[in-house]
Amino acid sequence: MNTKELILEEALRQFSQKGFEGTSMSDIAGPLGISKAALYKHFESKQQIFDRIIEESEEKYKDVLEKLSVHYPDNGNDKLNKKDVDVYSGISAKGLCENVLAFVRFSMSDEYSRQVRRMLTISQFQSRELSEMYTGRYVDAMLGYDEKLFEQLIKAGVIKNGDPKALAAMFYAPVIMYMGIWDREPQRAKECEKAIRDHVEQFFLMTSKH
Amino acid sequence: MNTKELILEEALRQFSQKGFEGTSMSDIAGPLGISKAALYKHFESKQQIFDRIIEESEEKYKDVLEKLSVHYPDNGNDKLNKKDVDVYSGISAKGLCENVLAFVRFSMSDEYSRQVRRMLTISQFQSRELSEMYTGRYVDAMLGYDEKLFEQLIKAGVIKNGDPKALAAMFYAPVIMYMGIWDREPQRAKECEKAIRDHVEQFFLMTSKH
DNA sequence: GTCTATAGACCGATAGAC
DNA sequence: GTCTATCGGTCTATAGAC
Repeated sequence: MNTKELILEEALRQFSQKGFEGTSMSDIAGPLGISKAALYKHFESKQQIFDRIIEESEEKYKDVLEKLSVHYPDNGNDKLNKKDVDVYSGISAKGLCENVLAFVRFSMSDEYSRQVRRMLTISQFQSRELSEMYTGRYVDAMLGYDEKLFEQLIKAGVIKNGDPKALAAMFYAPVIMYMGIWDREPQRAKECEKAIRDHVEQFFLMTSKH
Repeated sequence: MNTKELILEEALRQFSQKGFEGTSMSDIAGPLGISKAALYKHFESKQQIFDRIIEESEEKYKDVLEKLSVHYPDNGNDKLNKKDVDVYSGISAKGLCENVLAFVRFSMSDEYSRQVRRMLTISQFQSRELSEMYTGRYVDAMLGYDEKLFEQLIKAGVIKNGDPKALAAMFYAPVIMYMGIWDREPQRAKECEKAIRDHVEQFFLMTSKH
């Protein structure tokens, strides 16, 4: 009864390794122990499987953002919501540091997150829609969130004055850069984790009032 | 006589748009006005065309680094060479800023650089070799260079004390992040260029002694 | 909802004429 | 070094039995 979900799961695994063009319907059906013809009882085409994976990942992504109280650009709300203010108005540098490391550890250990990230990475130039999804999800959403966060922290007098947007880029970009190395070369995981820790520490040394 | 080069040129264009698996020999031969059979008089296989593009890009990359006096990890030399010291010992924040913007403008306007970058981006998980090449070229080489640069600048008293490696990441990572947006969504070029300028400016505000 | 069989297109690569 | 023709294979997708 959950054959459809099993297909999506296997297809994501394949797409994330070999890309859309490099994956055949047999590649997906084989590991599931069914024939490729059976796939067409659940999906109309290979493209539809891919599209459904993208759709589903978008839903799951929004759910996660909702739980983390990260403002999502599409909902038209320009202000941090109540929970954000509560959580971050009294945050310490150390707390934010742990926050980031938790985000990184989840992103890198959760198999689903990794596969979606890999699939989007190798598919990012395939269509305008995918390009914008990649940027929106892995750059704009995080930058926008961090920017508002730093605005708050500056107002609250926790960190020195500065351009919140530039601060957000300086804080977040090294994190995704090291996550990129981590994705490509998992044997460098430890090194990347340490580099991220060092970076966050150095960042707060430079920006905190003390 | 330069048919071989024309093939490499067209193949790179195709591979950078649709990837290795998504590009057929006919896709390459068609725009050149020759039959796909003719391709096999110049290359043994599609894979060999791809490999040759990678090889050639590696040669051109090393040439560019040589000209820019950027130390390349493979040559076993751990120190900045003479020219680097001459160039950077007396560099100003403004000079370095212009240096970075020149690098960005070249990387983003040179069609060959763009195509190679796109091709490597969508092929980065295809083999361990390609993964390491991507990291080596777009992360480690630049970080290593910037790290040594900041070491010098700290010694010279131009910028405040700090961990040179973390500083390099904070300086360079936002640049590639915005270049990533720029590659995916060329209509945001202006915005990205400005963001990079703002970032570099903010960085020197934070690190310079004044 | 699974299978086998197959249509029909396209693939990478080769043969052989010129 | 180019062509046409083609081989042998794989691809997506469908037909039809069970």
